[in-house]
Amino acid sequence: MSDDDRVFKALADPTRRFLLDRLLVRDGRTLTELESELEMTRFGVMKHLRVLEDAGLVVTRRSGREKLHFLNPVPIRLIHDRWIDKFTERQLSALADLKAELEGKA
Amino acid sequence: MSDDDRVFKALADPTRRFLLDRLLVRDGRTLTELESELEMTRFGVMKHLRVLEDAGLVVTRRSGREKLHFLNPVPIRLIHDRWIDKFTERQLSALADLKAELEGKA
DNA sequence: TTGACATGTGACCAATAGGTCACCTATCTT
DNA sequence: AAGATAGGTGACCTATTGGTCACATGTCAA
Repeated sequence: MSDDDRVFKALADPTRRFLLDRLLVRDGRTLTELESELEMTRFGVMKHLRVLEDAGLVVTRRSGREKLHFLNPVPIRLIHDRWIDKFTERQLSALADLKAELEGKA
Repeated sequence: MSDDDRVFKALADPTRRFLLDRLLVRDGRTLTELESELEMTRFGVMKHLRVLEDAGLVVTRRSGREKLHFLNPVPIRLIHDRWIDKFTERQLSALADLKAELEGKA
């Protein structure tokens, strides 16, 4: 599986997007803290965090018996730059075309 | 399932991203034409196009016995604006912090 | 009008993903 | 040392997903 694919797949699950959202507010959180905000056992959250880590969206650091989770925005930035931009640009040019068309008719 | 979720899930499959890519180059294509570029039966491609259509990423128009597929960049733009931006901005501010830190040490 | 063409539907199957659990190790605290 | 705390592993189950196929409908062209 490609890196891109891992990132897209990681983003496809709402629980994982929720986790990223929480880490965006404040990162360096532990598994236990993240678990407390979800209606799911610790094991489910662990699996999701693992997927995020494999995709490079989350990086971790051990501190004693705790594992701290940090956000890494780089992969999402790459996806954005080399994939999503193409589509949003297209929309802008479509708007420009529409504008030109309307002005031509006026 | 929320609209956002449909879009994220639709983007999670490489075949579907490939289809969007082809439509980005030139849209208004038929199922048969799109099928010819993939190592998959017509039925598989149909299912993928259906997912893209349900997510609003592709819109279609019938023309005789053909069904033409067009790209709709709006949903991806919305995702971008209200979700991805937050992460890429964070990266930029992290870079700014790093820059400030380096300059402070110099 | 008949045959070829383009698409559609529902059943079906295998693989993957989401989630839980029993059990385990490492670390902290007193 | 011992209980409590934080995290980890592998087996397991179920639902979802990706893909195919038999069959069917609508449309075009000779």
